[in-house]
Amino acid sequence: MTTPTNVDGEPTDETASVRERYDVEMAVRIEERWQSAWDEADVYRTPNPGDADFDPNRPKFYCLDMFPYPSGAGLHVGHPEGYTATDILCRYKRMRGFNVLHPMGFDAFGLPAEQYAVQTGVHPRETTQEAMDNFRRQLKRFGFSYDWSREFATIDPEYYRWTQWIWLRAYGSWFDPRVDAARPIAELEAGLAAGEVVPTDDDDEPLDWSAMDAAAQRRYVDGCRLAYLGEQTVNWCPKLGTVLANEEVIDGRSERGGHPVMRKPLRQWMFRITAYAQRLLDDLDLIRWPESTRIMQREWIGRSDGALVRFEVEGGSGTLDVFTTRPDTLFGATYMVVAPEHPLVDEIVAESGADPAIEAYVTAARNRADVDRMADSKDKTGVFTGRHAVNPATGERIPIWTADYVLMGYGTGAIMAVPAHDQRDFEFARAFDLPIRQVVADAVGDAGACDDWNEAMTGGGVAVASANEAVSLDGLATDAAKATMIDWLSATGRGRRRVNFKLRDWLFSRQRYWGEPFPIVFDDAGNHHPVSDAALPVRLPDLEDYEPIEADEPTPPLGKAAEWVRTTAGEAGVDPSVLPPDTPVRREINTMPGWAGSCWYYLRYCDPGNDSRFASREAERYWMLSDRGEDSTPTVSGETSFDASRHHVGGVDLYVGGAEHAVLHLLYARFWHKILFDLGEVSTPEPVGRLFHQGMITSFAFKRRDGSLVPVDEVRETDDGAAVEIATGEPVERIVAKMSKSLRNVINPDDVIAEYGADTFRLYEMAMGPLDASKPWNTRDIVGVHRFLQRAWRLAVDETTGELRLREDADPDVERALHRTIAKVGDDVERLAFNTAIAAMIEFVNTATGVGVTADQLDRFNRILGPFVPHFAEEIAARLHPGATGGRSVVLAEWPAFDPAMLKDDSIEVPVQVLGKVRSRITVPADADAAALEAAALADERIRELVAGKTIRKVVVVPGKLVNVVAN
RNA sequence: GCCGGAGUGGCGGAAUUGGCAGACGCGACGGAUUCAAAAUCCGUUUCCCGCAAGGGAGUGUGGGUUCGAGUCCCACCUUCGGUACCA
Repeated sequence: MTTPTNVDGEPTDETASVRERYDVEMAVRIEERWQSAWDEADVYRTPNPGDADFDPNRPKFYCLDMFPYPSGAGLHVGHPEGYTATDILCRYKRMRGFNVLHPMGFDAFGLPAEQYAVQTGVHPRETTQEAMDNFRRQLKRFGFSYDWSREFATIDPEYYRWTQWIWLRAYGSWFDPRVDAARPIAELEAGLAAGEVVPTDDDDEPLDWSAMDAAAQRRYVDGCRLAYLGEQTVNWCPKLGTVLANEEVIDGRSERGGHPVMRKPLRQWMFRITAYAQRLLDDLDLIRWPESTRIMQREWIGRSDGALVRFEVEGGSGTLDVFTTRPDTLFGATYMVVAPEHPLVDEIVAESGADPAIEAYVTAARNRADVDRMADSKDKTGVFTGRHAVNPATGERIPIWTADYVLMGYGTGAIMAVPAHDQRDFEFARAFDLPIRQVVADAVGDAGACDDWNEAMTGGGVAVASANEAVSLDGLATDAAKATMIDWLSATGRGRRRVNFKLRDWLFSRQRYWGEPFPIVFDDAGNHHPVSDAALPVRLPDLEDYEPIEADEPTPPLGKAAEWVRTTAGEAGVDPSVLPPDTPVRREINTMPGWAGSCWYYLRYCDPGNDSRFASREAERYWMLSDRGEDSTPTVSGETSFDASRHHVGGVDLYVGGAEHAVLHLLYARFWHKILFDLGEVSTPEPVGRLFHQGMITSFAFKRRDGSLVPVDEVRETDDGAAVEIATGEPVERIVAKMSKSLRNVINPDDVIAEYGADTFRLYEMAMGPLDASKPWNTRDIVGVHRFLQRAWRLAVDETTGELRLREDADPDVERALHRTIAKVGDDVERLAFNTAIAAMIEFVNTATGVGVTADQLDRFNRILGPFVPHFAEEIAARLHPGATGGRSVVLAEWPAFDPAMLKDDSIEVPVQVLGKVRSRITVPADADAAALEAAALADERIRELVAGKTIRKVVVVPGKLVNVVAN
């Protein structure tokens, strides 16, 4: 193919003459040589504060890659994209004198590994270990400058010990709204006992603490924990044998595997992430993250401002609360709807004489898989419950319906329906012939008949027909009408202002084997007790039968470890002050979800060997706390010794990974971090100060005329660039698609390295285009960057002798070009624009080719090349400084300086436009002022011809850039 | 539907702040070298008209602002992500 190879058989003069050529054999030899040399010299080990070789005078830079989930398939080309980018930046930062923390490890608990193990019948411990070994081998082959001494996997007991420890901190804390932060649960108990904290019920009504018995008090405190046991309707996936978080369910199917998911009430460990909703929202403004990701998190948290309105229900149960963002439309509420799961519905169904149609509808709605519920979301269904409520504004009797377009999980699970001003209510009212009453108009007196409307009027306007004896909204603009209505509701006890969030508490239990055990046990009364910190980790028992139990009832596989489950408080490590050691207990048999380990791994890297804390305070503080420059001072939530005027809110200086984690992982990690911050365990309110998403690497595929896709190996590309399907001879169109097995367009990194070497691979992925853009892999283009390395090699090395080819005296043009290149590459690396940095280096080599460079010039150029192609540059460095020890390594070198004066030319060529079109060019001194430029432009012969006989209206001069003559 | 990103030569892409559109690479074409080929080096390569000098058009489409728009504004089309009855 395009790879240069030596001729087989008898060596000829020709083959001998290119023995020192940079081809794949040479690349591989160089790469292996330097990788083992770096390994031996341990050059990438990063000292921590306190280490003998730690230099506290250097600034720090913590650069993190999203650690991989080691699948059996090995690394795909998307992994090294982000990893190469951070590697270049880290190498650059080291050369600029930073202490750089750049770690790597593995996220190894979780469903995919376990599913794979179940399929193959090999224990997940083994498959995971194998996959990690393979990933590590592949990663090392790229020559990334990770400090491998910091490597760990989330399945290491010494790691998940601290995952459990952090969970215990959440278990042992509550969220105090008075300080808007987490506090130890002991402070809640003390506050309750002293009467400083008043307990409240579900409706925020105060309770009498002293009147509660011990069990009730315990229940109350347990209900306040940040990690708590909650009865929830969960997503149960019988096929996977586990419950799933809402985020893991897509269109009613499991994200992994696409299996159907059912709704089922279950008692499970939850995280009170909702307590942090506002802070998670607010602090998004303080971090340098992609706007798209911050928007997605904002939408996920989903704050909406409105009111809680209380409706009297006729007969029986008293009241029905609804949440609405449009309290100004209360006069237009002509009916109510409750979710099929709403308690009021249960009550009605239980009554004798209830319409059997109600129960039929509710049963059907509840059992309906979410898939179906989505599918016909267009058609509204529902049934009248037979009950009525009273509209508190109009005093009218309005019917209460139940319908599945109202969701139990949001707000109160009940709504007031205002069909004139809400599209969903409008459609429902039309379907069931319910009254529609307009209460908002474009202008006063503008109200017309809404009978002939095709859709609801959902925007703002002026309130109309909205008055009773006590309050009138008529004539008020929507915002004012909302405020007036809320005031009236509050004053009369009919409602109040209310902020509601879409975000729900995080379901944290899984009925699977391959995850972290919870450090908690239950006594015979069913009360839970924590395992003491000193007894951690609670090790995952080594089950031989780890298969999930496919059943309609959740049955965690850990239940099979009977001896492990049934134990005593003392055996389990419960503190004797909590439970006497001989108390029989059973362990929690659910495990934590795959997200757990990735919620805090960036903290462990700060000090991965520490066995007395998740990381020493000193190490955590050094790597996570960043001084800010002259930036504006942000406000920071929570109670803290953190100094917002001095420090950035985020710890990790740069975190690079795919946008697919924009919400889940990145929101969970922020939440855990904030708990730890509130408890004084970490130094910053946010885990990550700057986030960057690398784009997806796609591939080419082909499309038939009918739109169907054709695998790449069933297509032949013709010389004129067209493509035909081999089987039919029909022309097909080349398109960009995700890499997939079915299209057979998946690129294996090992193959590419075997053909070109790791340096070429690295360089190609960085040259493809902007780091954050999705871009297609084009095998044909790789040769371009490989040829660049060959030219660069040839610039430095004589291919026949292997001797360096160096000039004695520097060529001034080459010297100037070198300064420009150093400046441009440094600038581009800082802003992660590696593609243009590479273009600049190619230009330099093209400029210098045929002219030659001095040893000093080669040395400087080689140093800017180093971060991109470290093996290549190390080889050149070694040849430039033969016999030199360590100190001349390109890894440890300083980034070369440039002289700003060398970036400017003495004279420049400036385009001259007439009416915005370039008509001529003039050569002027670089510092020519506007007057000189104008004079030179107007003196230009071609310009004089063109403006002859015309009036010069204006001359626009941009010094150094252009001249535009406006003449007509 | 809603939110966000992107549409530039045959292809990947460049143009950092409103100032020379197409850097750099691939491919293609031509030349040098070679017995020949590979490799390498040099050159051409947005499109149209023209022998040339030169002229015209041109950054998804249509409008606008400006001396000047790939870049800013309005409307729309295509495409890729995200999201989906959230009251």
